[in-house]
Amino acid sequence: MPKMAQIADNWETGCVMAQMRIKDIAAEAGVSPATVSRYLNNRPGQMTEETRARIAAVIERTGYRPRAAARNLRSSRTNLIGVILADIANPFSSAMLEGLSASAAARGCSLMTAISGNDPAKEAESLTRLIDAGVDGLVVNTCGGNDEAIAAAAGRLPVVLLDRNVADGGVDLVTSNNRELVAGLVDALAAAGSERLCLLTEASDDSPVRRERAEAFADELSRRDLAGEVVTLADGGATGVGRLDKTIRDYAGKRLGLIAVNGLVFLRLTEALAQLGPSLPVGLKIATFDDYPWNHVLFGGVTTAAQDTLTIAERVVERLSERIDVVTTTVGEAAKLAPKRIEIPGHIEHRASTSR
Amino acid sequence: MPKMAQIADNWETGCVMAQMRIKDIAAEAGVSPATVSRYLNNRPGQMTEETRARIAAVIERTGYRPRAAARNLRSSRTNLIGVILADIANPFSSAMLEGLSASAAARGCSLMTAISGNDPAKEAESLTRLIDAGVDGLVVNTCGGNDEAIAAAAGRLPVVLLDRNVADGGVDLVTSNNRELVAGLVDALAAAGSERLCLLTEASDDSPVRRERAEAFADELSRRDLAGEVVTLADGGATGVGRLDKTIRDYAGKRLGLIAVNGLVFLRLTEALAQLGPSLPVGLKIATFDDYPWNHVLFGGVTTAAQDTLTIAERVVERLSERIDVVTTTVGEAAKLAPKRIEIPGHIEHRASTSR
DNA sequence: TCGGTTTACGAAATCGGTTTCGTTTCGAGT
DNA sequence: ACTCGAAACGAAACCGATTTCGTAAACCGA
Repeated sequence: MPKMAQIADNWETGCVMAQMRIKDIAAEAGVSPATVSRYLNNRPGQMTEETRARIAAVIERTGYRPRAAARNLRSSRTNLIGVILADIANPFSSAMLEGLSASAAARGCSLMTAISGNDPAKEAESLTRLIDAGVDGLVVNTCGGNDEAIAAAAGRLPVVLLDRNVADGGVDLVTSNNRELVAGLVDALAAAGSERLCLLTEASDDSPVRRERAEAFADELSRRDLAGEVVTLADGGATGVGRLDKTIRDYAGKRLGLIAVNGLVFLRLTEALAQLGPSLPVGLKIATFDDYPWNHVLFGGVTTAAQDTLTIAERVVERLSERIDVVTTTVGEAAKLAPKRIEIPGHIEHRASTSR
Repeated sequence: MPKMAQIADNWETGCVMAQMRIKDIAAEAGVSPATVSRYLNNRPGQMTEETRARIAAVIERTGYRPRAAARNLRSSRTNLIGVILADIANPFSSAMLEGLSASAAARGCSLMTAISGNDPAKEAESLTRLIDAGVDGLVVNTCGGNDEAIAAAAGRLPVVLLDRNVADGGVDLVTSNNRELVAGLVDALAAAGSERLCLLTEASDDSPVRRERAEAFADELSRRDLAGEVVTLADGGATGVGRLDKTIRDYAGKRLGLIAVNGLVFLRLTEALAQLGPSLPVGLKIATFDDYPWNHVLFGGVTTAAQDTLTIAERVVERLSERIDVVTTTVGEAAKLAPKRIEIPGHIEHRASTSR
């Protein structure tokens, strides 16, 4: 029976319902708390169809919901997945969050999110805060600068990296197949008749992703014997835009092809080009990473390397679940899963900016 | 002293540290667990500076971290704030999430997020899932269709609505001052010489926000004695665009001014206008809600009603904290806070699209 | 019909903190 | 010196589930 302190005044006011405990349900159904617990978690130790029905009826009638805190304490599982995102303004991150949310919900997990805003200190703080909160596992889209802390965390609980790797690489990573995407964009530009290609990056971005794309770009150029280079835009200043402007003037009419290494760079590229006029200079072809909504619209449509965010999210959660299951199942330190790199193929959206 | 099962092999391997319990810390420091607890929560029942230091030293040395689950169980507080967002693809939502994350972290709280994707069923599911998880309070950016459920939730725990209200309105709401923003955009268009104004909306959007903006729009027109109307774009189909196209043709050269009721509509407007050419038809002026990054770029810059997302987020968390404090402080049903509507002023970004 | 094995279920310990309540100690006032 | 109130702290109950272990009943083959 409910405790006095909690039963409140259902009588006469009919307002506040008692907060039921598993004990109350058990008493009401004429079984022990253990049995109700077994019912709630449908445990292998089956029960009579009859008791099952009786418990179900009581729970249905009372609207009983087990308290998560108590459950967490005893089972030391929270069904919580921590997510640390570097930059939520990036549509890649928002799409990812939506995907993670869906995939987690499908497994009965909720998401605890933290946003570092590309600040390593905030990222470190988020790391400890989420771990202290007792998340079962962690998804990290790192902004860099915390490689040791992240590796240490990965030693204490399941961690899967999202898109961005850490230095020594002993942690699971799910990422797009950047090399193929770069190849796809180079293909598109070459097919559009570009003779010289530039990969536009920005100075502050020294992420593994940028490096990987830059390396792939160089490889693709030499493989096809194409001319080209990596152009770094100075951060936020006019320098980068001016330099870009010069590059464009130098090559305009000479079949220049431009690839923005990410959506942010593309935005700045667009700003720079806006000074030259609303449509692309003749002979200039462009392409970009990250499928922002406005890519459909700008320049009549910009050819884009789109990542399969939904699949990435799904695989992240899947991998994390595997690790969580291993942790909660195995007893000893044995049976550790080897770190794994999972690459998800993206695809190229061919649009007007690379038409002949 | 740590239990045998947990002490593990620190000896020789020096690898796995024992998971300390508050008891262990207490023993180590020569005090009782109660005192350590008091230290951890720096409770009014003070302690000697000497004991405080001793406990601090032990905690520092062992790297002890209290288990959240145990704490939550007894205190029935989780320091978790649930957030339900309708549409994370909307930059308003991502900005909000970032702001909420920061404001919550400043108060030592973490965020549990759920994304409904504008699906009422998912929203309802998220609602119960977050409540079941034991969040201290809830921030809801509702997609509609769950007004009763949300009101019911608000009766059981602190709830603050974000941007979108529910029908009967008995719940706290933080929103932008839409009427002023509408007035600002109308001002900008009028100053740019527009003689006839259209507010563009889409059929599927029947949110209170849209209604509020539409009403304000009508009021502003009549107040200034301007001609104008609300034009509804059919969802996704060509109809809306065609209709818009017709509207533009009808009025082009007659000083038409267009306001997109939100960023999504603006994107579709841009697509429609792209058919007419990359720059605005002569005499056509446009303005929009929602400060997307590409607003700087399209049409040389689009005049925008920008919301103060950071302040909104801060006030949401602040209000929620007030309610949470009240709940955990007051004993009876008394001292209930009256529902409050908080309006945060935004501002107009004047750009090229409304220059004379 | 009888040992042996499974199945259904209850009693009680347990998770690791917080909180209440009571006791001791300390300092101040007279 | 004695009383009194406040401050410092400890013992033990408590939060509400899960989990282990034990037992009685049911089942089953010989």
